[in-house]
Amino acid sequence: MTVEETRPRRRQARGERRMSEILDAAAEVFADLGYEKATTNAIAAAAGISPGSLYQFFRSKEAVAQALADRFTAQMRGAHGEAFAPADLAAVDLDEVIDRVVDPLVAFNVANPGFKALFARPDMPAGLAAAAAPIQSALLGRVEAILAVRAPDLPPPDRARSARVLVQIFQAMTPVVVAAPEEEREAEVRELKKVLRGYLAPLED
Amino acid sequence: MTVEETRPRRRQARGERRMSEILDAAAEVFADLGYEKATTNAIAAAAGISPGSLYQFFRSKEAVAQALADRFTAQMRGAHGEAFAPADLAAVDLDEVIDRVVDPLVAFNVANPGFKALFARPDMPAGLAAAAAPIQSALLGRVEAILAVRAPDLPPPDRARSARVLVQIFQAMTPVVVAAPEEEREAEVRELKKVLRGYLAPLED
DNA sequence: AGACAATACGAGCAATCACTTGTATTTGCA
DNA sequence: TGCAAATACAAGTGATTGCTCGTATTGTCT
Repeated sequence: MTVEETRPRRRQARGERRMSEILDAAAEVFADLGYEKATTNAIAAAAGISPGSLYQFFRSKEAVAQALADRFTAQMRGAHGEAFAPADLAAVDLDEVIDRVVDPLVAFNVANPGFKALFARPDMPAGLAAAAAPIQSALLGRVEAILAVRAPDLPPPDRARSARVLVQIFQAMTPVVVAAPEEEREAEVRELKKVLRGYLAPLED
Repeated sequence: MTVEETRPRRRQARGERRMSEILDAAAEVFADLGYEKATTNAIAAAAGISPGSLYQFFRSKEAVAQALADRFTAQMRGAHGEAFAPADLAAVDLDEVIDRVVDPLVAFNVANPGFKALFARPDMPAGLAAAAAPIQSALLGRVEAILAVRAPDLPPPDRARSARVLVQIFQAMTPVVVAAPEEEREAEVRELKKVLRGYLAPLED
């Protein structure tokens, strides 16, 4: 196993643009077909380049997905910032809390349909799941923090479990919300919120 | 396209046994790897036969999955019968209703881990999804019927939507329940029921 | 201008996989 | 018992796909 020193390329203007185009194309193709069924040749074609060119920028199909995951992660941070913006969580109405958290996260998923397609499918390589882990655990931590304020009497183990359940509900219902036609979407979001509130309300004193 | 008349085989003692063995093996392999990654050769090997022999009984990989789906459907009917056994739904406690419906369905999914692996994954051919449709719509219909009794004031369109949400919650949380270690399972089921009750309670008057 | 690296191409390689084929063995039945 | 169908085998086929290779073009620096 030779340790190949991959020193960074020099001319990056065209290259960086290409990489971004490739990721755009990959997001589309992955969203349409899922990770496994998306062929690297299809991604290259969607990006308007040859298969060989794709491999000038990414070492493998998995590397493309990995880079795309990183890009999603970065964008996701923005949505998280909005969703969990500082607020006096203890004082405000439960419905208000749910709105503030759910709305930005839903908006992100609607705006980035490729996101769930990449991360929510069971057919991606193990390494990719690791890329999603930071997002997942960040989300969990934030929800736990909210629970700690809103349901202070809940023992920490129960709190962790409840946070998991809440995140799970959200992630399970998101695909339906995203797939729903524009005019149905709000109603679906309302149902999602009803579920969350129904589970949360009894946890608060 | 020649209409090939596939007249039924004659000697079915050994054959039927083999088919059943193949389906057993397929259930295992599909559960482990998912539909796409499960190779027909692996299924044949797991059944202890040659690839050629597999194709003596099933025309294609999809046909194997189809037959397995049919077998699951038949078994599922039993679980449904238990879950939706006639009872004076109006009189009984909400928690009791949830227990009666959820417990047999959970038991079925725990006993047949291959079931969800086949039907809940997004990577199976379209034709297979059709095989799951009857189960799905039967389940939906039953839940709607319960809602009609327990929440008579709910307008039918809302009722349909609520049934969909309930089924979705169940299906989303089932994999976690199934994957949970034996000693954690009951706790996970309790959470599932909490979610369902939290959503259902406000629907009743 | 000359030179070198980055970018681009697309034919094609090697591996995988669903499925076939030719043949051998077993079984039910006359 | 003998025959035809059912069952069994495993090497092999064609199609697909991730990725490479040899080469040509474009851009940047001196």
